[in-house]
Formats: sequence, structure tokens, C-alpha cells
Amino acid sequence: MSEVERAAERQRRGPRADVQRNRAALLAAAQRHFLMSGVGASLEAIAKEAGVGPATLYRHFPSREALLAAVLQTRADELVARRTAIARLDDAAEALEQWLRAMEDYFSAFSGLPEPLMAAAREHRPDNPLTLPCDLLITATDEYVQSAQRAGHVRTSVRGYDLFLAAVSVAWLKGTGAADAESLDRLRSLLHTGYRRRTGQTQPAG
Amino acid sequence: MSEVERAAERQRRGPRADVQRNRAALLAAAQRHFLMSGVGASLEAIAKEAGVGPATLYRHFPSREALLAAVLQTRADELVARRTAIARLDDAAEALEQWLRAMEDYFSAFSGLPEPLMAAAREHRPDNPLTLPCDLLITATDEYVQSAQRAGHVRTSVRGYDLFLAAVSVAWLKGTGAADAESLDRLRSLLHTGYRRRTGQTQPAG
DNA sequence: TCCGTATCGGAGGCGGCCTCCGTTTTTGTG
DNA sequence: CACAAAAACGGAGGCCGCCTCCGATACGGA
Repeated sequence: MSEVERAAERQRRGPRADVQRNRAALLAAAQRHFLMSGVGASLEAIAKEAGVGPATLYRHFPSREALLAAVLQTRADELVARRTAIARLDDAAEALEQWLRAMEDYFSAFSGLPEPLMAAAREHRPDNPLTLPCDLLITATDEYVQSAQRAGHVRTSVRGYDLFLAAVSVAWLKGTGAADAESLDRLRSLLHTGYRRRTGQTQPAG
Repeated sequence: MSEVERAAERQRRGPRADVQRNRAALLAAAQRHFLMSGVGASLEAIAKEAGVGPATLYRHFPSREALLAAVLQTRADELVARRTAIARLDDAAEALEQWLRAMEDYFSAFSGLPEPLMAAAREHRPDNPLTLPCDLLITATDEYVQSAQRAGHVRTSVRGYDLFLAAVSVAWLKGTGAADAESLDRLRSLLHTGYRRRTGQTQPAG
């Protein structure tokens, strides 16, 4: 069998059986631990729960960010579902608002998630596995913002990146647990009032 | 010399000379390291730079939060100075705005500072040394908010705690380094527009 | 100068991160 | 089915930071 044929064979069959098993076990264990203890969960504990040694975890996921990105990938389906629901909306302002909430929920998946996300957004280096999902979200936000701006619902000074940052910040705040649901709602309302383009009429004061 | 007299003597002279020396050295080293590496700086490195053993650091400051609170205490003077400057202002809205900026700068003193602050605000237990400064800031914010509300400049649905949380969030965002100065300004502007009570006239759109 | 006492600081246990390298599992072949 | 090459595994171990004993030390009063 030639080199080429062997490569094709491997592609068809996929990775070795134990590799698939271990990867799945690691992802499941990681999700559980991230949910329980936040993104700072002990990697050794995750490996132990998955029934593998530490080295196997690091071979599959060279860094905490890589593992985090892989776990988040499994959660992206939910975000896609919400995007299709949003796509059915007529109102661009409503679409933007729902998208911001969807992102906020996504960022709140695990406590402490905003930190590594912002690190990825700052470094902006492709070797950080979180950079790609981060960029996708920023781009999507910008599209919603521009669409709402064309419809005259959002002030033109606002950038998509600004609202992305705002959503991450609110998610961070939620993750700290120091804000009750009402405070969070008021904060979102503050932001909403801020980015919305003002219409002529006066809203009820207070 | 009686027990009582000896106690009075100690109060007059203050703590032992080495205690004072070590405490000062620890605070100086801690400030340097917190500035360089954020609030997660290695406590052992701080102790080493201060020329003391780890045990001495822990005797003086039983927890990272205690050390942090002590270092912040030395920074509180700056905040007090800004409060007196603010007190000279006539406009309650301007006073609130400047106060929010003063808090944001205070929270930005060290990278990662918002985290333990919010932990203190959440737990709200007096054994956390950060609870007291946190509560003072919240109370002060509420006073500024109520004053601005009485003057009709701020929506009555807004709580001081909400704006405290907003200031911490912006400081957190600044600390991540993912937001440039312009984005931060736009975000502050969003929040400002949000909490400000609307007047009748329409502002320039965009 | 000496003593009692408060304070000091190094040694060491623990847990998490990460890597080397001998061992095992898988896969494809004869 | 047995075998061999290749791929993957996992435990041991080095490193570092956190935190705590406890013998050694420095301070302050007499």
C-alpha cells in the first residue's frame, strides 16, 4: 500500500479507536468540571475523571485554552440555533437585542470564561484556539449592528466591537455572582438605552 | 509596672520595631508586585523581595485579600482627594460622573483587582478585609446617585449599586487590555446615556 | 547585661502544571 | 492467528506556589 493510499485509509476510518474514546471522555469530563468549578478547574482532576493520564490530556489539548475551545465547540450548536431563530425576525433592532442576549448566555456558560476570551481578543494570535470563535462572534455582532443602523435603530457612533465588549462585561459581572437578576436587568437596560438611536418623543422618566 | 500600664506603654510606642519595618517592607514589595503582575502575584516572591520569610508575610496578612486591602488603603488617599474636589462642584450630575471615573481608576489600580472586590461584595462577610472598602464605595455611590436624582439628572429607576457594578465592569474590561481607549470611551458614553434622565429635546443622532 | 517574650524564617507537606520515556494498545499484514 | 511497526498511553518526577510548624532569633524592659 502506498503512502497516499494509507493516508486516504486513515482519513476514511478516522483516528484510532482509543484516541476517539479518550477525546470524548476528556471532553465530557472537562465540561462537567468547567460547569462545577469554572474554567480554572484542575486539569489533572479532569484527566483522572476521564480515566486517562495527564500526558494524554496534554497530547489531545496542548493548553487549557485548546480544551476550552473544544468544549465550547460542542456548545456552539445552541448559538447557531438562536441565530436561525433571529434570522426570522423582521425588526433589526430586535434581532440585535436578541443576539446580544445569546452572546451573553454563551459567555456565561462557565464561570471565568470571559477572562480567556478577552485574552484571545487582545493577543489576536491564530495559535490561540479561542481567537477563531471570538472573531466569529465579533464579526456577527458587527453585522447585526450595521443592519440595525441602516434601519435607523442604533446610533452610528456605535461599533459592533463595543457591544461585543459590553456583552462580555455583563457576562463577567453575572459570573462573579455579585449582581442579582434585577441589577443585571437594569444594567442591560442602561446599555440598551445607550446604543439605541433616540427618537423624537420623550420616554417616561425614571 | 502593672498590666494596664504596660499595655498603655505599648500603645504609645506602637508595635515592635521589626514588626513596623517588616510591615512597611511587605507593603512596598506587594505594591510593586501587584503593579507588575496583577493581584495574582506570587506571595512568596513578595516576601522574598521584602527580605522576610513566607511565614512573616502570613502573620502580618493572613490572606491575599488582607494584603490587598492594606495596599489599597495606602491608595485611598487619592480617592479622598478626588472626593473633596468633587465636593466643590455645584452640578450633581457632574459630581456623579467624576465620582464614577474616580472609582474606575481606583479599581484599575492593579490588573485583576475587580475579581476579589466582587467576591467581597458577593460574600459580604466582615472577615473579608475587602468588604469594608467595598461597602464604603457603594454607599458613596448611592449618595451621589440620589443627589443627582433629586436634581432631576438621573433616572429614578437607577440604583447606586448598579452604577458601582458598571464601574467595576468597565475597570475589569480595561484590565483585560482587549479594549482600546476609544472603545472604553464609547462604552462609558453608552452607560452615561443610559442612566441620565432624558430631557425633552432631541440630541444629535449618532 | 540579661531575660522573657514576641517575632522570625527555613523546612516541608500539599496540590496543580507540564514533560520525559518505558510500556501498552491498535492496526495492518503474512 | 501471530507478528511487527507505529501510534498512543500514563506514571514518575521536576517545578512552583500556597500555607504551616517549630526551633532560632531579635527586641524591649529591668
